[in-house]
Amino acid sequence: MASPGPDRVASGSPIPAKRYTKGDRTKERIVDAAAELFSKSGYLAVSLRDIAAAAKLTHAGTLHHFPGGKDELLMRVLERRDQVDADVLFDEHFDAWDHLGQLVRIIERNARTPGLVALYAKLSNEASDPDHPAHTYFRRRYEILRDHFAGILGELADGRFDPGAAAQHLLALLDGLQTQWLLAPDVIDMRARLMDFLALLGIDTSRWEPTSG
Amino acid sequence: MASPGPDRVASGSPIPAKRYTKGDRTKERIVDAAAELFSKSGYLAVSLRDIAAAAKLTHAGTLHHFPGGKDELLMRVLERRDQVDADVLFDEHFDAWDHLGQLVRIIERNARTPGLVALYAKLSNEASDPDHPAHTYFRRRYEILRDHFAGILGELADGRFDPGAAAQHLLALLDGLQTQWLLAPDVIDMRARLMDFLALLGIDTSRWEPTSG
DNA sequence: GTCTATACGACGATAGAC
DNA sequence: GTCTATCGTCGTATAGAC
Repeated sequence: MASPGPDRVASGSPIPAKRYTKGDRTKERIVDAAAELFSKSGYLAVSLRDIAAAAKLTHAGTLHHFPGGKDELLMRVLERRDQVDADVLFDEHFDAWDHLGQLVRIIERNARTPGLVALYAKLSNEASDPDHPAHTYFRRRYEILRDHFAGILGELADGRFDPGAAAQHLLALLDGLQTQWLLAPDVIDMRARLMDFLALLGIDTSRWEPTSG
Repeated sequence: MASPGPDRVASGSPIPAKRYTKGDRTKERIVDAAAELFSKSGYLAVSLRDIAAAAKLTHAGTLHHFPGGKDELLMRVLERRDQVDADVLFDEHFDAWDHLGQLVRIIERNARTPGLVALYAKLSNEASDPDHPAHTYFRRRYEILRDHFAGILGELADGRFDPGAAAQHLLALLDGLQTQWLLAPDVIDMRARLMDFLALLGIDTSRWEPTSG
Protein backbone atom coordinates (compact mmCIF):
# COMPACT_ATOMS: atom_id res chain seq x y z
CA MET A 1 0.00 0.00 0.00
CA ALA A 2 3.03 2.30 0.29
CA SER A 3 3.25 4.91 -2.42
CA PRO A 4 6.06 4.11 -4.88
CA GLY A 5 8.12 6.60 -6.84
CA PRO A 6 10.36 9.45 -5.63
CA ASP A 7 9.42 11.29 -2.47
CA ARG A 8 7.79 14.62 -3.05
CA VAL A 9 10.24 16.24 -0.64
CA ALA A 10 13.72 14.92 0.13
CA SER A 11 13.38 15.02 3.90
CA GLY A 12 16.31 16.91 5.36
CA SER A 13 18.70 16.36 2.49
CA PRO A 14 21.16 19.21 2.03
CA ILE A 15 20.88 18.96 -1.73
CA PRO A 16 17.67 20.53 -3.12
CA ALA A 17 17.15 17.36 -5.17
CA LYS A 18 15.17 18.05 -8.33
CA ARG A 19 11.89 16.23 -8.10
CA TYR A 20 11.76 14.71 -11.54
CA THR A 21 14.79 13.70 -13.53
CA LYS A 22 14.62 13.36 -17.28
CA GLY A 23 14.51 9.63 -16.79
CA ASP A 24 11.48 9.85 -14.56
CA ARG A 25 9.60 11.79 -17.20
CA THR A 26 10.58 9.26 -19.84
CA LYS A 27 9.49 6.42 -17.56
CA GLU A 28 6.13 8.08 -17.17
CA ARG A 29 5.75 8.51 -20.92
CA ILE A 30 6.51 4.82 -21.40
CA VAL A 31 4.02 3.64 -18.77
CA ASP A 32 1.38 5.95 -20.23
CA ALA A 33 1.92 4.48 -23.67
CA ALA A 34 1.92 0.93 -22.31
CA ALA A 35 -1.30 1.47 -20.36
CA GLU A 36 -3.07 2.85 -23.39
CA LEU A 37 -1.89 0.12 -25.74
CA PHE A 38 -2.54 -2.70 -23.25
CA SER A 39 -6.02 -1.35 -22.60
CA LYS A 40 -6.79 -1.15 -26.28
CA SER A 41 -5.26 -4.36 -27.56
CA GLY A 42 -4.42 -6.50 -24.54
CA TYR A 43 -1.05 -7.67 -23.35
CA LEU A 44 0.02 -10.21 -25.93
CA ALA A 45 -0.96 -8.25 -29.00
CA VAL A 46 1.25 -5.34 -27.99
CA SER A 47 4.98 -5.57 -28.62
CA LEU A 48 7.69 -3.78 -26.75
CA ARG A 49 8.54 -2.08 -30.03
CA ASP A 50 4.97 -0.77 -30.28
CA ILE A 51 5.17 0.73 -26.80
CA ALA A 52 8.58 2.20 -27.53
CA ALA A 53 7.37 3.79 -30.74
CA ALA A 54 4.36 5.33 -28.97
CA ALA A 55 6.71 6.72 -26.32
CA LYS A 56 9.08 8.05 -29.00
CA LEU A 57 12.12 5.89 -28.47
CA THR A 58 13.50 2.50 -29.45
CA HIS A 59 12.66 -0.74 -27.74
CA ALA A 60 16.17 -0.93 -26.36
CA GLY A 61 15.62 2.48 -24.85
CA THR A 62 12.58 1.35 -22.89
CA LEU A 63 14.51 -1.67 -21.67
CA HIS A 64 17.03 0.67 -20.12
CA HIS A 65 14.30 2.14 -17.90
CA PHE A 66 12.51 -1.15 -17.29
CA PRO A 67 15.15 -3.87 -17.14
CA GLY A 68 12.44 -6.41 -16.35
CA GLY A 69 11.16 -5.92 -19.88
CA LYS A 70 7.56 -6.21 -20.92
CA ASP A 71 6.62 -8.01 -17.71
CA GLU A 72 7.84 -5.24 -15.47
CA LEU A 73 6.09 -2.67 -17.62
CA LEU A 74 2.89 -4.59 -17.18
CA MET A 75 3.23 -4.59 -13.41
CA ARG A 76 3.68 -0.82 -13.37
CA VAL A 77 0.47 -0.39 -15.34
CA LEU A 78 -1.43 -2.70 -13.00
CA GLU A 79 -0.11 -1.08 -9.84
CA ARG A 80 -1.03 2.35 -11.04
CA ARG A 81 -4.59 1.25 -11.78
CA ASP A 82 -4.80 -0.53 -8.44
CA GLN A 83 -3.98 2.62 -6.56
CA VAL A 84 -6.98 4.36 -8.09
CA ASP A 85 -9.30 1.55 -7.02
CA ALA A 86 -7.68 1.20 -3.63
CA ASP A 87 -8.25 4.86 -2.85
CA VAL A 88 -12.00 4.43 -3.14
CA LEU A 89 -12.24 0.82 -1.92
CA PHE A 90 -10.27 1.17 1.28
CA ASP A 91 -11.33 4.62 2.42
CA GLU A 92 -11.79 4.33 6.19
CA HIS A 93 -14.40 7.06 6.32
CA PHE A 94 -16.87 4.73 4.65
CA ASP A 95 -19.10 2.18 6.30
CA ALA A 96 -20.05 -1.24 4.92
CA TRP A 97 -22.92 0.14 2.86
CA ASP A 98 -20.72 2.79 1.30
CA HIS A 99 -18.08 0.23 0.45
CA LEU A 100 -20.60 -1.90 -1.41
CA GLY A 101 -21.75 1.25 -3.18
CA GLN A 102 -18.17 1.87 -4.31
CA LEU A 103 -18.02 -1.66 -5.62
CA VAL A 104 -21.14 -1.01 -7.67
CA ARG A 105 -19.56 2.12 -9.10
CA ILE A 106 -16.37 0.27 -10.02
CA ILE A 107 -18.43 -2.29 -11.86
CA GLU A 108 -20.26 0.42 -13.72
CA ARG A 109 -16.94 1.96 -14.70
CA ASN A 110 -15.57 -1.43 -15.76
CA ALA A 111 -18.49 -1.86 -18.11
CA ARG A 112 -17.20 1.24 -19.89
CA THR A 113 -13.56 0.13 -20.16
CA PRO A 114 -13.55 -3.39 -21.60
CA GLY A 115 -9.88 -3.17 -22.62
CA LEU A 116 -8.52 -2.87 -19.12
CA VAL A 117 -11.06 -5.37 -17.80
CA ALA A 118 -9.92 -7.90 -20.39
CA LEU A 119 -6.32 -7.27 -19.45
CA TYR A 120 -6.96 -7.99 -15.79
CA ALA A 121 -9.03 -11.03 -16.60
CA LYS A 122 -6.38 -12.51 -18.87
CA LEU A 123 -3.56 -11.80 -16.47
CA SER A 124 -5.25 -13.11 -13.34
CA ASN A 125 -5.55 -16.46 -15.09
CA GLU A 126 -2.13 -16.50 -16.75
CA ALA A 127 -0.70 -15.74 -13.34
CA SER A 128 -1.80 -19.08 -11.93
CA ASP A 129 1.61 -20.30 -13.11
CA PRO A 130 3.96 -19.80 -10.14
CA ASP A 131 6.68 -18.64 -12.53
CA HIS A 132 4.52 -15.92 -14.02
CA PRO A 133 5.83 -12.43 -13.20
CA ALA A 134 2.47 -11.41 -11.77
CA HIS A 135 1.84 -14.58 -9.73
CA THR A 136 2.53 -13.23 -6.26
CA TYR A 137 0.93 -9.95 -7.22
CA PHE A 138 -2.40 -11.61 -7.96
CA ARG A 139 -2.15 -14.01 -5.04
CA ARG A 140 -1.78 -11.08 -2.74
CA ARG A 141 -4.44 -9.06 -4.53
CA TYR A 142 -7.08 -11.75 -4.02
CA GLU A 143 -6.01 -12.25 -0.43
CA ILE A 144 -6.52 -8.55 0.27
CA LEU A 145 -9.81 -8.38 -1.58
CA ARG A 146 -11.15 -11.47 0.17
CA ASP A 147 -10.30 -9.98 3.55
CA HIS A 148 -11.77 -6.65 2.56
CA PHE A 149 -15.11 -8.05 1.44
CA ALA A 150 -15.25 -10.58 4.25
CA GLY A 151 -15.11 -7.66 6.65
CA ILE A 152 -17.78 -5.71 4.83
CA LEU A 153 -20.11 -8.66 4.41
CA GLY A 154 -19.49 -9.66 7.99
CA GLU A 155 -21.01 -6.40 9.14
CA LEU A 156 -24.11 -7.10 7.09
CA ALA A 157 -24.40 -10.85 7.64
CA ASP A 158 -26.40 -10.99 10.88
CA GLY A 159 -25.51 -14.65 11.10
CA ARG A 160 -27.34 -15.51 7.91
CA PHE A 161 -24.18 -16.57 6.05
CA ASP A 162 -20.44 -17.08 6.49
CA PRO A 163 -18.65 -13.82 5.52
CA GLY A 164 -15.46 -15.56 4.41
CA ALA A 165 -17.26 -17.92 2.08
CA ALA A 166 -19.46 -15.13 0.80
CA ALA A 167 -16.39 -13.01 0.03
CA GLN A 168 -14.91 -15.84 -2.05
CA HIS A 169 -18.26 -16.18 -3.75
CA LEU A 170 -18.53 -12.47 -4.47
CA LEU A 171 -15.07 -12.21 -6.03
CA ALA A 172 -15.62 -15.35 -8.06
CA LEU A 173 -18.94 -14.04 -9.30
CA LEU A 174 -17.40 -10.74 -10.40
CA ASP A 175 -14.50 -12.42 -12.20
CA GLY A 176 -16.67 -15.03 -13.85
CA LEU A 177 -19.20 -12.47 -14.98
CA GLN A 178 -16.41 -10.49 -16.60
CA THR A 179 -15.35 -13.54 -18.60
CA GLN A 180 -18.86 -14.02 -19.94
CA TRP A 181 -19.44 -10.30 -20.43
CA LEU A 182 -16.24 -9.90 -22.46
CA LEU A 183 -17.37 -12.72 -24.73
CA ALA A 184 -20.98 -11.55 -25.01
CA PRO A 185 -21.50 -8.02 -23.68
CA ASP A 186 -25.14 -7.86 -24.81
CA VAL A 187 -26.13 -10.99 -22.91
CA ILE A 188 -24.51 -10.27 -19.55
CA ASP A 189 -25.57 -7.54 -17.14
CA MET A 190 -22.87 -7.58 -14.50
CA ARG A 191 -24.56 -5.00 -12.32
CA ALA A 192 -27.88 -6.83 -12.28
CA ARG A 193 -26.23 -10.15 -11.39
CA LEU A 194 -24.38 -8.50 -8.52
CA MET A 195 -27.68 -7.16 -7.22
CA ASP A 196 -29.19 -10.64 -7.49
CA PHE A 197 -26.40 -12.03 -5.37
CA LEU A 198 -26.66 -9.39 -2.67
CA ALA A 199 -30.41 -9.91 -2.55
CA LEU A 200 -29.81 -13.65 -2.24
CA LEU A 201 -27.70 -12.90 0.82
CA GLY A 202 -30.60 -10.97 2.30
CA ILE A 203 -28.93 -7.59 1.76
CA ASP A 204 -31.26 -4.74 0.84
CA THR A 205 -30.21 -3.45 -2.59
CA SER A 206 -32.91 -0.83 -3.05
CA ARG A 207 -30.51 2.05 -2.49
CA TRP A 208 -28.56 1.16 -5.64
CA GLU A 209 -31.43 0.18 -7.87
CA PRO A 210 -32.36 3.37 -9.65
CA THR A 211 -29.05 4.11 -11.43
CA SER A 212 -29.05 5.30 -15.00
CA GLY A 213 -26.16 4.20 -17.16
CA MET B 1 -21.94 -33.12 -31.28
CA ALA B 2 -21.36 -35.45 -34.27
CA SER B 3 -18.46 -37.83 -33.85
CA PRO B 4 -15.50 -36.85 -36.03
CA GLY B 5 -12.90 -39.15 -37.50
CA PRO B 6 -13.26 -42.13 -39.82
CA ASP B 7 -16.26 -44.40 -39.48
CA ARG B 8 -15.61 -47.57 -37.57
CA VAL B 9 -17.10 -49.61 -40.43
CA ALA B 10 -17.14 -48.52 -44.08
CA SER B 11 -20.83 -49.19 -44.64
CA GLY B 12 -21.24 -51.34 -47.73
CA SER B 13 -18.03 -50.25 -49.42
CA PRO B 14 -16.51 -52.98 -51.62
CA ILE B 15 -13.04 -51.98 -50.46
CA PRO B 16 -12.16 -53.18 -46.94
CA ALA B 17 -10.91 -49.66 -46.16
CA LYS B 18 -8.21 -49.75 -43.51
CA ARG B 19 -9.51 -47.97 -40.42
CA TYR B 20 -6.47 -45.92 -39.51
CA THR B 21 -4.00 -44.60 -42.01
CA LYS B 22 -0.49 -43.80 -40.95
CA GLY B 23 -1.43 -40.14 -41.01
CA ASP B 24 -4.31 -40.69 -38.60
CA ARG B 25 -2.00 -42.32 -36.13
CA THR B 26 0.50 -39.48 -36.45
CA LYS B 27 -2.30 -36.95 -36.00
CA GLU B 28 -3.30 -38.67 -32.81
CA ARG B 29 0.27 -38.69 -31.51
CA ILE B 30 0.51 -34.96 -32.18
CA VAL B 31 -2.76 -34.12 -30.42
CA ASP B 32 -1.73 -36.30 -27.48
CA ALA B 33 1.55 -34.46 -27.19
CA ALA B 34 -0.15 -31.08 -27.54
CA ALA B 35 -2.74 -31.90 -24.88
CA GLU B 36 -0.08 -32.98 -22.44
CA LEU B 37 2.17 -29.99 -23.04
CA PHE B 38 -0.70 -27.50 -23.01
CA SER B 39 -1.98 -28.99 -19.77
CA LYS B 40 1.40 -28.79 -18.16
CA SER B 41 2.61 -25.40 -19.36
CA GLY B 42 -0.36 -23.61 -20.87
CA TYR B 43 -0.85 -22.53 -24.44
CA LEU B 44 1.58 -19.66 -24.87
CA ALA B 45 4.55 -21.28 -23.19
CA VAL B 46 4.46 -24.23 -25.58
CA SER B 47 5.95 -23.87 -29.03
CA LEU B 48 4.98 -25.80 -32.11
CA ARG B 49 8.52 -27.11 -32.15
CA ASP B 50 8.07 -28.47 -28.61
CA ILE B 51 4.94 -30.33 -29.62
CA ALA B 52 6.60 -31.66 -32.76
CA ALA B 53 9.60 -32.91 -30.81
CA ALA B 54 7.36 -34.68 -28.28
CA ALA B 55 5.52 -36.32 -31.17
CA LYS B 56 8.82 -37.35 -32.80
CA LEU B 57 8.80 -35.25 -35.93
CA THR B 58 9.73 -31.80 -37.13
CA HIS B 59 7.53 -28.76 -36.70
CA ALA B 60 6.99 -28.64 -40.44
CA GLY B 61 5.73 -32.19 -40.24
CA THR B 62 2.99 -31.27 -37.79
CA LEU B 63 1.97 -28.41 -40.06
CA HIS B 64 1.30 -30.91 -42.80
CA HIS B 65 -1.30 -32.61 -40.62
CA PHE B 66 -2.65 -29.41 -39.08
CA PRO B 67 -2.39 -26.67 -41.69
CA GLY B 68 -4.04 -24.24 -39.28
CA GLY B 69 -0.93 -24.41 -37.15
CA LYS B 70 -0.85 -24.05 -33.40
CA ASP B 71 -4.35 -22.59 -33.29
CA GLU B 72 -5.93 -25.57 -34.99
CA LEU B 73 -4.04 -27.91 -32.73
CA LEU B 74 -5.44 -26.10 -29.74
CA MET B 75 -8.98 -26.47 -30.99
CA ARG B 76 -8.52 -30.23 -31.45
CA VAL B 77 -7.38 -30.55 -27.85
CA LEU B 78 -10.32 -28.55 -26.56
CA GLU B 79 -12.88 -30.40 -28.66
CA ARG B 80 -11.61 -33.74 -27.49
CA ARG B 81 -11.95 -32.77 -23.84
CA ASP B 82 -15.36 -31.27 -24.45
CA GLN B 83 -16.69 -34.50 -25.82
CA VAL B 84 -15.88 -36.27 -22.58
CA ASP B 85 -17.74 -33.65 -20.54
CA ALA B 86 -20.61 -33.43 -23.00
CA ASP B 87 -21.23 -37.14 -22.80
CA VAL B 88 -21.99 -36.91 -19.10
CA LEU B 89 -23.48 -33.40 -19.03
CA PHE B 90 -26.01 -33.80 -21.79
CA ASP B 91 -27.17 -37.35 -21.25
CA GLU B 92 -30.92 -37.28 -21.78
CA HIS B 93 -31.58 -40.17 -19.44
CA PHE B 94 -30.78 -37.93 -16.50
CA ASP B 95 -33.13 -35.62 -14.67
CA ALA B 96 -32.28 -32.21 -13.22
CA TRP B 97 -30.95 -33.66 -9.97
CA ASP B 98 -28.71 -36.09 -11.81
CA HIS B 99 -27.36 -33.30 -14.01
CA LEU B 100 -26.37 -31.27 -10.99
CA GLY B 101 -24.76 -34.38 -9.56
CA GLN B 102 -22.70 -34.73 -12.74
CA LEU B 103 -21.62 -31.12 -12.36
CA VAL B 104 -20.42 -31.88 -8.85
CA ARG B 105 -18.43 -34.82 -10.15
CA ILE B 106 -16.83 -32.73 -12.90
CA ILE B 107 -15.75 -30.20 -10.29
CA GLU B 108 -14.27 -32.95 -8.17
CA ARG B 109 -12.35 -34.21 -11.18
CA ASN B 110 -11.18 -30.69 -12.06
CA ALA B 111 -9.72 -30.34 -8.58
CA ARG B 112 -7.46 -33.24 -9.53
CA THR B 113 -6.33 -31.88 -12.93
CA PRO B 114 -5.17 -28.30 -12.38
CA GLY B 115 -3.22 -28.22 -15.66
CA LEU B 116 -6.21 -28.62 -17.90
CA VAL B 117 -8.30 -26.38 -15.69
CA ALA B 118 -5.69 -23.65 -15.98
CA LEU B 119 -5.62 -24.06 -19.74
CA TYR B 120 -9.37 -23.58 -20.04
CA ALA B 121 -9.30 -20.65 -17.65
CA LYS B 122 -6.54 -18.89 -19.55
CA LEU B 123 -8.09 -19.54 -22.92
CA SER B 124 -11.62 -18.50 -22.04
CA ASN B 125 -10.20 -15.11 -21.14
CA GLU B 126 -7.72 -14.79 -23.98
CA ALA B 127 -10.59 -15.60 -26.30
CA SER B 128 -12.45 -12.40 -25.44
CA ASP B 129 -10.48 -10.90 -28.31
CA PRO B 130 -12.71 -11.37 -31.41
CA ASP B 131 -9.63 -12.22 -33.45
CA HIS B 132 -8.58 -15.04 -31.14
CA PRO B 133 -8.83 -18.46 -32.80
CA ALA B 134 -11.02 -19.78 -29.99
CA HIS B 135 -13.33 -16.76 -29.75
CA THR B 136 -16.41 -18.22 -31.39
CA TYR B 137 -15.70 -21.55 -29.76
CA PHE B 138 -15.95 -20.08 -26.27
CA ARG B 139 -18.85 -17.81 -27.17
CA ARG B 140 -20.78 -20.83 -28.29
CA ARG B 141 -19.60 -22.92 -25.33
CA TYR B 142 -20.97 -20.45 -22.80
CA GLU B 143 -24.17 -20.08 -24.77
CA ILE B 144 -24.74 -23.82 -24.64
CA LEU B 145 -23.82 -24.11 -20.99
CA ARG B 146 -26.06 -21.19 -20.01
CA ASP B 147 -28.99 -22.80 -21.79
CA HIS B 148 -28.18 -26.16 -20.28
CA PHE B 149 -28.09 -24.95 -16.70
CA ALA B 150 -30.99 -22.57 -17.18
CA GLY B 151 -33.07 -25.58 -18.12
CA ILE B 152 -31.89 -27.61 -15.15
CA LEU B 153 -32.28 -24.81 -12.64
CA GLY B 154 -35.65 -23.96 -14.16
CA GLU B 155 -36.94 -27.36 -13.14
CA LEU B 156 -35.80 -26.75 -9.58
CA ALA B 157 -36.67 -23.07 -9.26
CA ASP B 158 -40.33 -23.23 -8.19
CA GLY B 159 -40.55 -19.52 -8.92
CA ARG B 160 -37.98 -18.65 -6.28
CA PHE B 161 -35.46 -17.27 -8.78
CA ASP B 162 -34.94 -16.55 -12.47
CA PRO B 163 -33.32 -19.61 -14.08
CA GLY B 164 -31.52 -17.63 -16.79
CA ALA B 165 -29.92 -15.27 -14.32
CA ALA B 166 -29.07 -18.14 -12.00
CA ALA B 167 -27.38 -20.01 -14.84
CA GLN B 168 -25.18 -16.99 -15.58
CA HIS B 169 -24.45 -16.77 -11.89
CA LEU B 170 -23.57 -20.46 -11.62
CA LEU B 171 -21.15 -20.42 -14.55
CA ALA B 172 -19.55 -17.21 -13.33
CA LEU B 173 -19.13 -18.69 -9.89
CA LEU B 174 -17.46 -21.81 -11.23
CA ASP B 175 -15.08 -19.86 -13.46
CA GLY B 176 -14.22 -17.32 -10.81
CA LEU B 177 -13.62 -19.99 -8.19
CA GLN B 178 -11.21 -21.69 -10.56
CA THR B 179 -9.21 -18.48 -10.90
CA GLN B 180 -8.86 -18.17 -7.14
CA TRP B 181 -8.31 -21.88 -6.65
CA LEU B 182 -5.48 -21.98 -9.20
CA LEU B 183 -3.78 -19.13 -7.37
CA ALA B 184 -4.38 -20.51 -3.86
CA PRO B 185 -5.55 -24.15 -3.89
CA ASP B 186 -5.41 -24.47 -0.12
CA VAL B 187 -7.70 -21.52 0.51
CA ILE B 188 -10.47 -22.30 -1.99
CA ASP B 189 -12.90 -25.21 -1.73
CA MET B 190 -14.74 -25.12 -5.04
CA ARG B 191 -17.11 -27.90 -4.10
CA ALA B 192 -18.14 -26.30 -0.84
CA ARG B 193 -18.78 -22.93 -2.50
CA LEU B 194 -20.96 -24.60 -5.12
CA MET B 195 -22.99 -26.20 -2.36
CA ASP B 196 -23.35 -22.83 -0.67
CA PHE B 197 -24.76 -21.37 -3.84
CA LEU B 198 -27.24 -24.15 -4.45
CA ALA B 199 -28.37 -23.88 -0.84
CA LEU B 200 -28.77 -20.14 -1.31
CA LEU B 201 -31.10 -20.89 -4.19
CA GLY B 202 -33.16 -23.09 -1.89
CA ILE B 203 -31.98 -26.31 -3.52
CA ASP B 204 -31.53 -29.25 -1.18
CA THR B 205 -27.88 -30.29 -1.34
CA SER B 206 -27.97 -33.04 1.26
CA ARG B 207 -27.69 -35.82 -1.33
CA TRP B 208 -24.20 -34.63 -2.34
CA GLU B 209 -22.84 -33.74 1.05
CA PRO B 210 -21.20 -36.93 2.27
CA THR B 211 -18.61 -37.38 -0.52
CA SER B 212 -15.11 -38.45 0.36
CA GLY B 213 -12.37 -37.16 -1.93
C1' DG C 1 0.41 -38.74 -48.68
C1' DT C 2 4.21 -38.14 -45.33
C1' DC C 3 7.82 -35.65 -43.97
C1' DT C 4 12.52 -32.89 -43.91
C1' DA C 5 15.13 -28.84 -44.97
C1' DT C 6 15.33 -24.24 -45.23
C1' DA C 7 14.03 -19.48 -45.16
C1' DC C 8 11.26 -15.25 -43.69
C1' DG C 9 9.80 -11.62 -40.69
C1' DA C 10 8.79 -10.29 -35.89
C1' DC C 11 9.47 -10.96 -31.29
C1' DG C 12 12.05 -10.24 -26.41
C1' DA C 13 16.46 -9.54 -25.00
C1' DT C 14 21.60 -8.20 -24.64
C1' DA C 15 26.17 -5.74 -25.64
C1' DG C 16 28.45 -1.95 -26.49
C1' DA C 17 29.13 2.69 -28.99
C1' DC C 18 27.98 7.51 -28.44
C1' DG D 1 20.12 8.02 -21.46
C1' DT D 2 19.59 6.49 -25.87
C1' DC D 3 21.09 4.48 -29.81
C1' DT D 4 22.53 0.52 -33.45
C1' DA D 5 23.65 -4.11 -34.08
C1' DT D 6 22.97 -8.59 -33.11
C1' DC D 7 21.31 -13.00 -30.98
C1' DG D 8 18.15 -16.92 -30.41
C1' DT D 9 13.35 -18.30 -30.76
C1' DC D 10 8.96 -17.93 -32.28
C1' DG D 11 4.90 -18.94 -35.90
C1' DT D 12 4.54 -19.59 -40.59
C1' DA D 13 5.43 -20.71 -45.54
C1' DT D 14 7.38 -23.18 -49.44
C1' DA D 15 10.22 -26.57 -52.10
C1' DG D 16 11.10 -30.91 -52.77
C1' DA D 17 12.75 -35.88 -51.14
C1' DC D 18 10.62 -40.32 -50.43
